[in-house]
Amino acid sequence: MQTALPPNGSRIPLSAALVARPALGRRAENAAAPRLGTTRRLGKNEELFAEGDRASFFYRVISGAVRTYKLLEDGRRQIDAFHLPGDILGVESREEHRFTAEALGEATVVVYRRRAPGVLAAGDDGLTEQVMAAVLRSLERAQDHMLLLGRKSALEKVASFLLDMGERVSDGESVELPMSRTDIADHLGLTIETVSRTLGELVKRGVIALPTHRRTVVLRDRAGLRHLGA
Amino acid sequence: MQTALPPNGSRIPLSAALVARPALGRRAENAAAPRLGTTRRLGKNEELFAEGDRASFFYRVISGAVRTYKLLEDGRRQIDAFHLPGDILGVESREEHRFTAEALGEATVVVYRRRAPGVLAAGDDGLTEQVMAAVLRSLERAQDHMLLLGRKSALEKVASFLLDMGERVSDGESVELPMSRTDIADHLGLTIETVSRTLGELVKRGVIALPTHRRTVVLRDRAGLRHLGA
DNA sequence: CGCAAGATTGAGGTCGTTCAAATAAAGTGG
DNA sequence: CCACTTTATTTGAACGACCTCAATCTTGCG
Repeated sequence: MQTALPPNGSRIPLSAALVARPALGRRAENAAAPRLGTTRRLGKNEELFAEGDRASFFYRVISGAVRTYKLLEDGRRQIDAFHLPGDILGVESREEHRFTAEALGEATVVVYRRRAPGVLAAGDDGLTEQVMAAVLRSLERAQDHMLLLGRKSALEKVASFLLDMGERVSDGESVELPMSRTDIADHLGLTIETVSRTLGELVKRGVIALPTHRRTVVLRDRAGLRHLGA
Repeated sequence: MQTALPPNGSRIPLSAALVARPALGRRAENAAAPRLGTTRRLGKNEELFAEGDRASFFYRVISGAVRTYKLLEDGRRQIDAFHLPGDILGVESREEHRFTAEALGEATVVVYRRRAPGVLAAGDDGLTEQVMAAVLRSLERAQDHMLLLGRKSALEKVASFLLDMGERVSDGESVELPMSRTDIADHLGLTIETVSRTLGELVKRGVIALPTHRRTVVLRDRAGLRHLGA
């Protein structure tokens, strides 16, 4: 039998998540937020809320991108989702947030005040339905991601991820990834080295290209990617 | 770089899911289901709905247990959740079910007719709130499970799983697992061999015991399990 | 232009898989 | 209730995909 050594993943020092707190848009003016919600600007790596925070609000991404993640005691991190413009995040059934949310780069979100203790009440201007739909989409994405995490190889994981991002940002051929290799690794259940090597492999196979700016990926052969992705 | 060999997991022959169709409770009488929902009885391994089926209904487990899963083209399977009595499953945002649901053994479910095209409308006898809460709990469980799949070792996975099942069925010390080793493996992203070996390791460490009936697990040291689980 | 952070590359190790076989449990029909 | 078959689970040996550790190379910035 194998030993109990914890495996893989980037170990996040359990207090390093709060370092970046840019001056711009520090405190949101969220006292008695009106129906439409207030806007909040976030700097690179700025925390929107943390695991254990009181879940008084939920959010919609307007610009930029947000990662949500959970940590293990020893710092291993699992990013469960990247939230892009239009996405709603932070809806909880209990009183506390169950994961941490941080901006990947500069980002803007709209803050909504949570309604009933358990869930939202009816009577909104369609916001309740939007929230329900958003939660369901999150669940669907989570289900797809469990399949990826539990049953796909590194090559399949990375290919699937690139296709997914390609669909979500859709800039034609080239995809501008808003996240680092570390973020990708912690989303796909891999290490940064494996992500890097796998991207290299995809380049070698000719299905993608990596320009000098490493955040950019050119999807040269989506069909080929799709074939590799599952 | 590694080769593109698909990894691990039980390969389900892509047509073997429909074999077991016991005579008892074959067709549900689900024409124009009234508000309260109709009851449907399921036999061992009987399918409740399949990926791609029209999502006209959703369900609540009354007795027994139901697994929901997704398949890859080559038959690799990921069970995203086991649904126990009280759990609601099969709520979708689109027209089709995105995964397959099967009874683990004999099971009973209540069938509810879906309302609005997108989501439920208000005005129910609290069912809408219950559905929202159920979807949120599914999402929370999915998030926890992504952490498990992406970042935990085999030992941690199995320990976490046993604790979780122990909380959900809560028969004091001994847990009667409703699922096979194959199901467990496909839920935890492992192989049956690794599940078996890991259970053996937990026995060797004295935190559990395995009676002759291998579906029963005695949790002898929950604190120890918890320590191993994360 | 020089530094720090991020990304890539290499060598070696390990956890979990794969393949194979043995053992145990659950049915089945007489 | 028992021989026999089928299915589930366990166990062993060897391999390999991905990780770990470490060094090098880029890229973005001040």
